Amino acid sequence: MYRNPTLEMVAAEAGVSRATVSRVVNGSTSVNPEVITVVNAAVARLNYVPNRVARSLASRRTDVIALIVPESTSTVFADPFFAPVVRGVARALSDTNYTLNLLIASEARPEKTRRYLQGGNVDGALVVSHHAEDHSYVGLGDSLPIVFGGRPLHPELSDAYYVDVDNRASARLATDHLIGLGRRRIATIAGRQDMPAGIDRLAGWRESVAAAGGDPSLVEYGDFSQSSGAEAMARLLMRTDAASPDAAASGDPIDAVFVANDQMAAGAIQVLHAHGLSVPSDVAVVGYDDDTFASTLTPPLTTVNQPSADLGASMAELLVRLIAGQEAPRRTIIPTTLVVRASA
Amino acid sequence: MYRNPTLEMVAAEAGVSRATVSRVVNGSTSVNPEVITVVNAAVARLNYVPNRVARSLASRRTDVIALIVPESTSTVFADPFFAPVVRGVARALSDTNYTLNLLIASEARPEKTRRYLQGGNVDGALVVSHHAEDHSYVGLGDSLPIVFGGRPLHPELSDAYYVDVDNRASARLATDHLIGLGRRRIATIAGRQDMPAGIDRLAGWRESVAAAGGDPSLVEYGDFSQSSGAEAMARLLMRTDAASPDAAASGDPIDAVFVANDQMAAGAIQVLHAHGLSVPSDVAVVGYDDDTFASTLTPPLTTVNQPSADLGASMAELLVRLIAGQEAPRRTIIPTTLVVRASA
DNA sequence: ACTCTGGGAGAGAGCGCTCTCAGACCCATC
DNA sequence: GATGGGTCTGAGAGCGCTCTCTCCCAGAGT
Repeated sequence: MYRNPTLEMVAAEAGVSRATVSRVVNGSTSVNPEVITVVNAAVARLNYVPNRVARSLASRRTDVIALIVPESTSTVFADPFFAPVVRGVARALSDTNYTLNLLIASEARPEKTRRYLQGGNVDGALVVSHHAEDHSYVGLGDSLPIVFGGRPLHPELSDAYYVDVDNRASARLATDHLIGLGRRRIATIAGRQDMPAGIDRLAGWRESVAAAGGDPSLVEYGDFSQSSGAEAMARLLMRTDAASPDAAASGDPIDAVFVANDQMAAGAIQVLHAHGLSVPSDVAVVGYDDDTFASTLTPPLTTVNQPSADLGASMAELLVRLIAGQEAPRRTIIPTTLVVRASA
Repeated sequence: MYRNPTLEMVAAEAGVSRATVSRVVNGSTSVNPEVITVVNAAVARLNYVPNRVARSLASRRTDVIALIVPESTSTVFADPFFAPVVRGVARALSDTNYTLNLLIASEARPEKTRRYLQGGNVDGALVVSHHAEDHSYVGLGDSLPIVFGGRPLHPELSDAYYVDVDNRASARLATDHLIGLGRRRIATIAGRQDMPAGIDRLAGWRESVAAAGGDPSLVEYGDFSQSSGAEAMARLLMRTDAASPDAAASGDPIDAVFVANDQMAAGAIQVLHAHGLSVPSDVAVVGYDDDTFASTLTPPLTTVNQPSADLGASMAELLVRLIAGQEAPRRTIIPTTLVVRASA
């Protein structure tokens, strides 16, 4: 059987007490240098490694932070947003003693994850990619510190700690850019309205448009996929095409559109081109996410860049602070930037 | 502070002993049904969740399996091989009580990972994407069961448990297919020779070529990247081009090439086309991996398919068996198939 | 010579659970 | 009525560590 040496065995080997070995192993200063040498020799001889489980039980700390990812693994791994977040978390944690644990949350058996978290295996947890209808984490915050990536929508999580980009301000940034270009008929293709990203980006567009006296009805919805963006664009064109037999057609043609993510923007541009419209001279387009393909589109896409790695790092730093029992703000907002390319 | 209810508190609440509560919580059969009801009520009232750390310490089990991934996270997440392996592992584990832990192994501080593993946090570990020069896991197998994905190259790991595809047999499969097509001048573009995949695929090609009386010198090396495949192909063409002024040019032009992965095969095909050679009529090409893009190449690539999810599942099942103390074979080989498309 | 101080080491009580062992109790058997 | 055999429950000893408390023993101060 696998059986590792214990503190007690090291103590016997070194001829000191368990407590002294513990002090040496944990780097306490108040130990005689000669004793330190003797103990370290014994540790090396026995190839001793502290049992972290026992240490955790006694000290009520684990030095482990969980990063919870939903089981739909393929999605997560394919998600271009996720990898940099993980990297940011890992980067922020590498200077600390915390070990990072990606916890695959089985969606079929959420209690497995919950019990793991509540069972004292980790000092705190980071939750990303959290859907509105997900109740799994309600109440967990009473058992251990949790930091969400993205504002959690669930009403009972309204006092949760989270780090987010300011989707609303970013959307205003994008829309104001269009206004600054002299555009007046600015539409939007909004994303899913069960996710904060979808809701808040739409709200930001509304604010800017209202402030500029634009038409607040120029909204169509997609689900963040490229094809849904194309369909939404087609609907927008139909609504405002003067030549359209559609009775609902109204007003002047649109001259700009803010699209809630780059995938949908790519679809929208295809449709604009198919209708013989030029981007940006006929219709300016701004996307959101600054996906890797944004710069290779025709024309290169003007879009909002979110510093995902910084978001991950912020989440980690916030969690570490919470674990240490320090005060911290409930919400942290990471600034975004508008990357101006050719499409607007 | 965060402080959860304990067994003792539940016992007091239910008016029974700690041992009885433990029995109920762990589903022991020999408990009076009425007592079970009372205890469960107390558990619910206190919202009791067992402390897994304490349980681990007492029972010497954790019910956690680590899947170790190297820190170069971006690589891992981009790796099209990795996601299905994770999915296979998760699938195999979902029927068990084991929780899966993706452990991000800091390459700068390997002792962090080592201590985590040796410190009793997990019952066993899975290691994928293991490089030849990596010593991190030598000796760890004495502390806990470990299963490698892919044959570990390190000499001291020669008796490790591993699951692998038979790279050598797969390469023979691919090469024999080319021989069966009547090709006689069969070259290969080999991969990195510090990884089993690179070494064994080359060895398999050698065996088949030798058996068929082919030219064993028709080898060029790449590093698995597309550009390296293109460069290797260019070198092969130069060596065998009768019109080449290169004194080293020798023998008839090649009529087939087995490429050690699909990325390099894509590069090779580009070069062949650039030289005015047709695939497969002039040069037949077989790749390896069956990457998602293989079927969309021109022509669609004939390639070796490895069931990555099955590999992950096999690793998990093997590890579970080892943890249970059961006998198991040191090596498990997952069969591969040749997917015949248009390129050969 | 005396106490006082303080650094350095050991003793021992947990942390929350599991698991063996022994005891209590009930029923059947002789 | 005594004995045997089951079933269920409780007591208690760990698991390997941390951490407080106490003790010991210089060396300093008076």
